[in-house]
Amino acid sequence: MLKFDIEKQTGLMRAGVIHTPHGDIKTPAFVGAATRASVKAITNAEMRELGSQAILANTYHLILAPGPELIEQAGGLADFTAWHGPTFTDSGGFQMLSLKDAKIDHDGVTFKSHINGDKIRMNAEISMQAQWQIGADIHMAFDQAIDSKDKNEVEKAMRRTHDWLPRNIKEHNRLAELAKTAGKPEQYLYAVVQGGLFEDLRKESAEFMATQPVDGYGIGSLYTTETPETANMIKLTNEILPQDRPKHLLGMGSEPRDLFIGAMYGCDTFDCVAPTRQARNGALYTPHGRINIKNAKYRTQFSPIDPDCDCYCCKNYNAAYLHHLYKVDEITGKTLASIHNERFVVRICEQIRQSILDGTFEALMHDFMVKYYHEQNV
RNA sequence: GCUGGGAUAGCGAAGUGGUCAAACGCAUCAGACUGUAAAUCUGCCGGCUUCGGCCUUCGUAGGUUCGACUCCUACUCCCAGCA
Repeated sequence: MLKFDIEKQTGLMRAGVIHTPHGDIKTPAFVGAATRASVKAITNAEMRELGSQAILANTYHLILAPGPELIEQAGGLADFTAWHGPTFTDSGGFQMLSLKDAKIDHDGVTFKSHINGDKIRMNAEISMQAQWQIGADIHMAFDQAIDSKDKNEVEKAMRRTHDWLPRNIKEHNRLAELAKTAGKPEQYLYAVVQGGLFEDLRKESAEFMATQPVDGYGIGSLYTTETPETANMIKLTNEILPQDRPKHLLGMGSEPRDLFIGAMYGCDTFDCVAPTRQARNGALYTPHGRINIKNAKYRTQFSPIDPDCDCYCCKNYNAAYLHHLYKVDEITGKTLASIHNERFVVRICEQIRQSILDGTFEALMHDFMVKYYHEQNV
């Protein structure tokens, strides 16, 4: 069983520590998205320096290249990437939603490789085997991600996810036995809750998942907290799931508020591609909202993006330089901006964690929301 | 000096009598970007606008025509070849 200590809990919200074979994760924490075993534009040394505690890679992408066998040969994801810290893998379930050429059936899914058109078959067993070879500390069960208003579709995806979970667990346990015999480090399994934005389905999914012998939970198929329903779904889900196990809010963090709302309702870890993707495209986070560094007004701003930010970018470079790098499309610009945004979300989580321990979360959240979104009611 | 080719919006470049404020590309300006097919996508891109249109443009000046970026004349400048 994955060791998870809760240091302080207030309602659903808590600060804790997840103990993985590759190190501890102090929660709440933002996990860097390293889809193809790399956080885009940032080295792992830089990730460590900016305070990132863990990274998350994607099983689908690593099956395509370089293949799970190769990562196993390299000694597993942590050694392969020279990250050496805690790692997660996503199951590939999200690609059923994000890839157009995904054909889903009762057993699993067939993808058409976006690289060469090859057929890629995935199901619970295949995902588990690949994840064990890749060797991240924490695996996601193979689920069906969905983003739909059609209740029938959402329910279908949920039923499939429920049907697949015992297969995930069985295969995971089989592989765990093999690993144990071989003297390899333990790896852990999170089940993924589905149900979209339908309260009854969410409840049903959470209740089902709560009874399952897994190490933690991923909360799936929620994509933004801009709508109150989403926040409510997180709350409702975590009220049902066992308190003593860690919860990961899958893929949510395109807006900083997602982290506050997620933490408030009991999520311990987060991952999202938004900070790095948006950085690459010139959108940078500041305490006063998002800015576009490519805007003409930054041409002559000889002060940092955010003078109060402690990231490598803000401590060393001014906005005018960053603006220039974007205008001439120099890769260093993307690196600096990615470091900045990644540090921004990591730091938010650090602040959230501290505020939970200090009992000042509400003040922190209120202050952030007012400054970032210029909202009075939060 | 002669011969031939050319001059179109910030740049490059289509258009060769009406459907042209003018394709397309780049640049500019702005917007978006959920478990990353994403260093990507979208919009704008002569001026004004009550968003329906109105006005001024295709080297310069004239002309032909109901109508010209498109045809004619002269001029200016570029490029190539010949002297």
